[in-house]
Amino acid sequence: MKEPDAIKLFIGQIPRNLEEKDLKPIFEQFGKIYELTVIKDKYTGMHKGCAFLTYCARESALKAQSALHEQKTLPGMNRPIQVKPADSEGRGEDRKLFVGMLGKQQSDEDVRKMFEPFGSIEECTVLRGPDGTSKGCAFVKFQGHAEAQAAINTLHGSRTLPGASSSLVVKFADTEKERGLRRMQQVASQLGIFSPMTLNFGAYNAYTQALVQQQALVAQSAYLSPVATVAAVQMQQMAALNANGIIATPITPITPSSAAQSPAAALDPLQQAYAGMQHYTAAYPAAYGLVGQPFPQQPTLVAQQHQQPQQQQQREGPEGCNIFIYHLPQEFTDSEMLQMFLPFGNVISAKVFVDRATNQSKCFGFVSFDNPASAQTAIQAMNGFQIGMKRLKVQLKRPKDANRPY
DNA sequence: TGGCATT
Repeated sequence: MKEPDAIKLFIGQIPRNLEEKDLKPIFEQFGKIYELTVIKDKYTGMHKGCAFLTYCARESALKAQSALHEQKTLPGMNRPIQVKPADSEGRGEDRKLFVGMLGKQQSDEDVRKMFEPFGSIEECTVLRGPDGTSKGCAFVKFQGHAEAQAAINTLHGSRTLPGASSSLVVKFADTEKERGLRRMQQVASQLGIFSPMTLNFGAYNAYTQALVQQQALVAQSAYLSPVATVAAVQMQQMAALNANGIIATPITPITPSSAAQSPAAALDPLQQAYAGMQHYTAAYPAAYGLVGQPFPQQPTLVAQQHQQPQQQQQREGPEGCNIFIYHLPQEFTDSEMLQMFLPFGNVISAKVFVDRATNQSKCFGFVSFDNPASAQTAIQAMNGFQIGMKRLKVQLKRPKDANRPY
């Protein structure tokens, strides 16, 4: 048997008349050979002048490499023999692990202790942000692929660390290629609110199309007044929602004054939406010329879409600014939920909770505003909002340590 | 009733 951390060597510059039996004596002096294969053409069977060699022991491979590589020239060859780890051994990618779902307080040492039982660790680093706080993930590089694989088999999903929200993730780290791809995707996602998946395959395609049109409208109306722009956007949003049957409740035209006079509890959810906006914008009356406008709107929407369209990091808002939304349609994505709550204020983040195993929405999510009034307005307007057969539940997000008795 | 990340 070979050791789990054995190295497969590539042997180059071998005379083509030497077969396995001829090569064996040359290499056996460094240790017991596990496997030695002359590389031959797949179709013609022609000897290609090189071989793969695996010793049972890793140490034998290292000895052979230092004794032979570029050190000796076999008869009939005009270049010295090559003895080095095969390309398949990689430069580390196949023995480097990405570890996710660590607790934020775990140190390099903690992680190392966890992985030590599986083999020799060459490198172990917890990823940290500029301020030194852990990103909750780490890289662990073993000496060999088999050790890394063993760690994955045993540790992945095996436990949930204190402070982590889900079970431990242990997988092979991204290759160079995958990293590039990931970077591209990140850039793409920052170019706009919509992902290609949403546009092409989203279940609410007509709805998302309407939203794209709305974005175009916002761009076109850069020369219009903010009030005209937000009013137009708002009308489009309502039209888009209604046209696609997302709202089962018929839209009842109401005036701001009638909405303001109605008791909120008795209102139809959509009316509540209007009432909520009315309530919110009441705080910004004459300064923006909103009094008497048919669709009063809060003035930050345009600023938000025009000045900071590309930053959408996930951040928790201050206390009282984060809301929990339940009974979302299965197909609802982050961006659709974002659009739904944009009218109520400056949305810092909108996140639909997705099951990692199935990649399916769990039908609930979080929206964070930059101020409590927006959160309250959104709750007032959207709690009980009917979508299909369900009504949204919209509440303030419970603090993380809520319901803990002590 | 989150913040799932790739030096």
